[in-house]
Amino acid sequence: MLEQIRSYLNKNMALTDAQFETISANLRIRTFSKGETILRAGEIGTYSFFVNKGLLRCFSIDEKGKEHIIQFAPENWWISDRNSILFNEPSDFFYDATEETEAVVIPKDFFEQAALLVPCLLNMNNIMLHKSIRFMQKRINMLLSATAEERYLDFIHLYPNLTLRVPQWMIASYLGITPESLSRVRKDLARKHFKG
Amino acid sequence: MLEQIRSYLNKNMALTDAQFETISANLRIRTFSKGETILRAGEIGTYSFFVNKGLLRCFSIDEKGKEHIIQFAPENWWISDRNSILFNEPSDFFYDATEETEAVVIPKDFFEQAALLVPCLLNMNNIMLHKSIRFMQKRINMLLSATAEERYLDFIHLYPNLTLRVPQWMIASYLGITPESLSRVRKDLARKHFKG
DNA sequence: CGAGCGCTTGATTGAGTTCAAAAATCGTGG
DNA sequence: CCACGATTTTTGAACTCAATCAAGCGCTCG
Repeated sequence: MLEQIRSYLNKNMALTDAQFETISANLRIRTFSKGETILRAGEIGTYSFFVNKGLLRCFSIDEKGKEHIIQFAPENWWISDRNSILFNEPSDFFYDATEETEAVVIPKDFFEQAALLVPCLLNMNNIMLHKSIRFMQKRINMLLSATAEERYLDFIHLYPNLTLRVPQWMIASYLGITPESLSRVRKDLARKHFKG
Repeated sequence: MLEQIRSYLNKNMALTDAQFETISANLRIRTFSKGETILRAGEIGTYSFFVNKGLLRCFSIDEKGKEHIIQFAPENWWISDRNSILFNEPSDFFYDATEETEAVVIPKDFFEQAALLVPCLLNMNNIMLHKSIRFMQKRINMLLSATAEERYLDFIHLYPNLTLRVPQWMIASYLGITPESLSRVRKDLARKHFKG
């Protein structure tokens, strides 16, 4: 069950069997059923998750009750409200399972503890934070500069397999447009002979 | 000249005179004249900056030559293309000095080196990364869910003193709208007796 | 003092929204 | 496995917010 996270870590650092054995003592697997809520805005997060199978999701809900999707986490992605966890603050976002999901539960202090044995895990953690920042910078840039169609094309490039797994209204929510608009964008692309 | 960064660090951790003395050996001050370019998209970054006085700025330029501002860094803010620095990749963004600016130059490996003497600087670095992530998550959420007016009100709340220091077209660029639209948003707010 | 830049204002256009309803798809229980 | 209800997607029409295009004003700085 932990093979996936192990091979993820191994892409960025070397980890012996013994080392992984030790640090993984603090890890456990949890499954979420489709639609299950993981964390509500206002609550304080205590765990991060690494998705083995399925799909988790982070979103906000505005005053009108409309959802705005901040992040999708399919297989081999991490997701967590790091701020809520680190600063012990109520989260601004909701987290739920969009599909039946199996995830590795990462305790609050996992990296600190594990780094006592395998110091370069700190560096690993650092790399993940940077990747997350790069990802969000790109997203901000897209939201500032690209049209709905460009953002959609970028989405299917970024998450090729999600395009079919996720309901269209969620993709629309991620892109910052209405489901109706996304439907029209897709129609236009089809007309232009685009194969999605 | 380094008092500012010292007091910034001291807000999050304890630092003795001797410790600061040692780690600051790697720091130097640099000034940028108004309009000076610091890093161009495509180049690889080598330094981060902590702004003592003035204003630095990170932005992209789209195919049509239009600027989109990702971040402002006024006094006591950090700015850097951490990804370019960490992964040795060409940057996606431009960095320049919007005002005459005095900044502390932070070398690539400053935190790693300094942490050898003051380990909790690693933690400090971690906190800064998290703050940056929180900041960007909020920005993404605003871009997904708020109107131009709401985003402008949020901006003047976030950067109260920038509102007057920065040309309006730059604020518009940060908000993701045109200068003309911002002008109209402000006119509307004035009509509604809003004191900006 | 004039050229250039930034801001405003007006008129027009356009991308995307809203509201409404039909069509397609999905899921669940019989 | 089918049928029925619910959800999702599509389509249409009217509308709205913000973009674009264009002109004019006011400052500042050379």
